[in-house]
Parts: sequence; structure tokens; C-alpha cells
Amino acid sequence: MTDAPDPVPARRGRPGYDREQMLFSAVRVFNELGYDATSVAALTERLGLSKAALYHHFDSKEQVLDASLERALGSLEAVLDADEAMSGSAIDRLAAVLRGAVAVLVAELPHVTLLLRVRGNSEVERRALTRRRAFDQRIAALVRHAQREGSVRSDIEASVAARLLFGTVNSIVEWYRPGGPEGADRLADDVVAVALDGLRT
Amino acid sequence: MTDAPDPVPARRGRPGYDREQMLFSAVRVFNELGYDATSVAALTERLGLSKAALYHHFDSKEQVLDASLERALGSLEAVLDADEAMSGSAIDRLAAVLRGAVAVLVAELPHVTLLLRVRGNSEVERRALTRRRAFDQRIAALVRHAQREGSVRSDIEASVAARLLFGTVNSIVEWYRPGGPEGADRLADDVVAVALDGLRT
DNA sequence: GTCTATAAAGAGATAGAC
DNA sequence: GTCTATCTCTTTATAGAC
Repeated sequence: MTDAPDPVPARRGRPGYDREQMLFSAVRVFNELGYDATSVAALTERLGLSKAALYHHFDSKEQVLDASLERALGSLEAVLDADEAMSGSAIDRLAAVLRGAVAVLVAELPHVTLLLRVRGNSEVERRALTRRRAFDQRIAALVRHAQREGSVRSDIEASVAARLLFGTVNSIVEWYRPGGPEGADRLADDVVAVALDGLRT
Repeated sequence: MTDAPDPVPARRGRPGYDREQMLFSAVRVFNELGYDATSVAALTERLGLSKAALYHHFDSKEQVLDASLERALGSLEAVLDADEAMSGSAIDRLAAVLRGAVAVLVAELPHVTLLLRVRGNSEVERRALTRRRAFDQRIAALVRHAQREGSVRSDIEASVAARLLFGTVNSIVEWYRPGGPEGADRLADDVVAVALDGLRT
């Protein structure tokens, strides 16, 4: 249990950790144990520090969570606000959003993983869930648009289709590990292929 | 917070709750708050009982979890052992397993939801994860079979395809609620349609 | 930026009565 | 089948020194 400290991105020269490094390490532990099962002691043991050290960088354990959720949500919202999501046919925009979401999932894997496990047990968690719902609704609107355009099947309700779509995308956090055999681009290709064209030959 | 007790399936006549009813109620609370965030007090408050009452029916909080995970895993494993999963072409068996899994998800929604959130924090959780992995591998083998048979595209690795497939299926627990507009059969149709034939027209 | 020490609250679980 | 009372351990967070 007392292994070497997390190999946190170095910060040249100075001793100790800054807020960024501590967040990086903490989110990893949250994802391993689950946020609620993680004590502040578990958070700081990972870095070889005492509990009190965390309170120098954050007001509370919950503020660590908040910082992580902000990253995840900010990155995901940016995908919907990007140029590729704003022009072209609805099906092309949908595909671009799927690719963008996969890219964010991979790039911000720990933060997004944490976001997807939030259940609404506190004000911080409920705010995050509200932003997530808004994201989901923008996806559903995009699917509806593609249905009206005729490029997406209309025999499945848009909200259900959108949920199954992002169920597929979001499930990636359960097994994908960067540096494995599958690159992020290849993964995005596979997701778009399965989601839009199906598994059948 | 002190609402009416959970409307647990009645047990005609006698006072108090039996093990089955207590499990039913407890698993609901676990899913609302998350297992780790749920105290034994929260569990029994829901039924209007004291903490000690739970220990008449279960040895520990963890044994409640164990009982729930056993149900979920048993039901899922039964899908793979069913007749429809044993004969016919691989693609037909795959479709049958998908339908069966959706049916189990809906029928045992609380137990499966709990299972899908387990992270391996205890021996009970790790045993459940081991069984889940075995299930996943049987799915991957089925996909591989369908690829060799030529009915499933081979440009996506079987293990990745299987994971995306069950990512789609499992995500149902995040939003589906029985008694809503979508019936279980219709939902299974939608899942098989999206997974095998895709969303595109 | 980190430490030790400690406060205050809440956790899981048990004993024994009804 | 449930209760009250209690034990013990762990939790989040703070105070104040280095």
C-alpha cells in the first residue's frame, strides 16, 4: 500500500507538489477506489504526504472533485461548441461530435471517468449532473436534426438513440487505457463505425 | 428525508420485513447514493427501522451487497447458458444474447445497476468483477465466432466490438426506468437495431 | 509546502431487552 | 423482528509549528 509516489508531471526544481500535481494524483485515486470510498488519507498517502498537506492546496476533499469535474465538463462542452459541430449536414456534425467526444474521453480520461460516476450526493455533484444533462440534450437535438434531414433512422426515438450513442461512447472509460494497442484515432473510427453503420456486414 | 417507507412487495399479514424485502429496499438506496456513500443508518431509515434491524437479516452491510451481486450475475450468466445462445448461427446467437441481456437489465435493474458500479474495493467486489470479466470474455468469443462466420465486420477487433456492444447495453441502467414510455421489448429491439445495423439510414 | 496533534462527527457492528 | 444503548474505529477538517 505504500508504493512509490505517483509519477506526476514534473515541475522543475522546487520541492513538494503544487495544486495541479495534487489534483492529477488525487483523481487517479478517486477513480481506483471511487470518490466516496476514498479518504483524504488515501489521497495523500499516494504522494507520501500527510493529510494536512492536501488542505494547503484545497479547501476540502469536495473541492478536489469540483476541480476535476470542471475540467471534464469544460472539455466536453467545447466539443459541441467547436466549428465542426456548427456547420455541414447534421449527420456529419454528429460524426464530428462523436469523434470529438472520444478524443476528449481519451485526453481527459481520469476527469471524464470521475464525471461519469457522479451520482448527485452533494451540491457540487448536482451542479455537474445538471451540466451533463444539458450536454445530453444538445446531442439529442442533433440526432433529431439528422432524422429530419433523413440521414438517421426515424424508427428509434431521438432521445433513446442519443442515449444509446453516448452509452457506447462513455463506456470507453471502463476499459480503454492510453498507451495500449488501440490508438485514440483508431478508437474513434471504431466507435463511429459501430454507432452509425453497425456491427453487421 | 423521512418519507414513507419503500413500497416493498407485501408479505401478507405479518409485521416487519423479511430478508428479501430488506434487500429490495437496500439495493434501491445503494443505487441512489452509491454503495460506499450509503450508511447502514441510511439503509434502515428508508424502512423506518433502526440500524440494528438490518443485522438481524444480514451479517454485514457487505453481505447485502453480495446478495445483490449474486442475483445480477446469476441472471446474466443464465442468458449465456440459455438454449437460444447455444444453437443457430453466431450472429443469431449474438442477437439473442443481446436481447436476453436487455431483458435481464430491465427485470433486475437495481441489482444489475449495482453490479455495474462495483470497483473492486473488497473481496466481495473483486469476486464479482472476476465473474463479470468471464461473462465479457464469453461475449467476445461469440463476436469472434460471428466474424469468422462472416456475419460481423472483421475490421474491428472482437474484444473492442464486444466492449462497445455491452457498453451500449449496460448504459441502459443509467436512464431506463420501467413503466416509462418505452417497453422492455421495444428497448431490446432498439438496442439490437443500433448495435447490429447502426443509426444511419 | 509540509508536519504533528487533535477536535468533532459519523461509521459499522454488538449486547441484551422486548 | 425490532428496539436502545454503546463500543470502537475512521472520517473530514483545523491549529499552530517548522
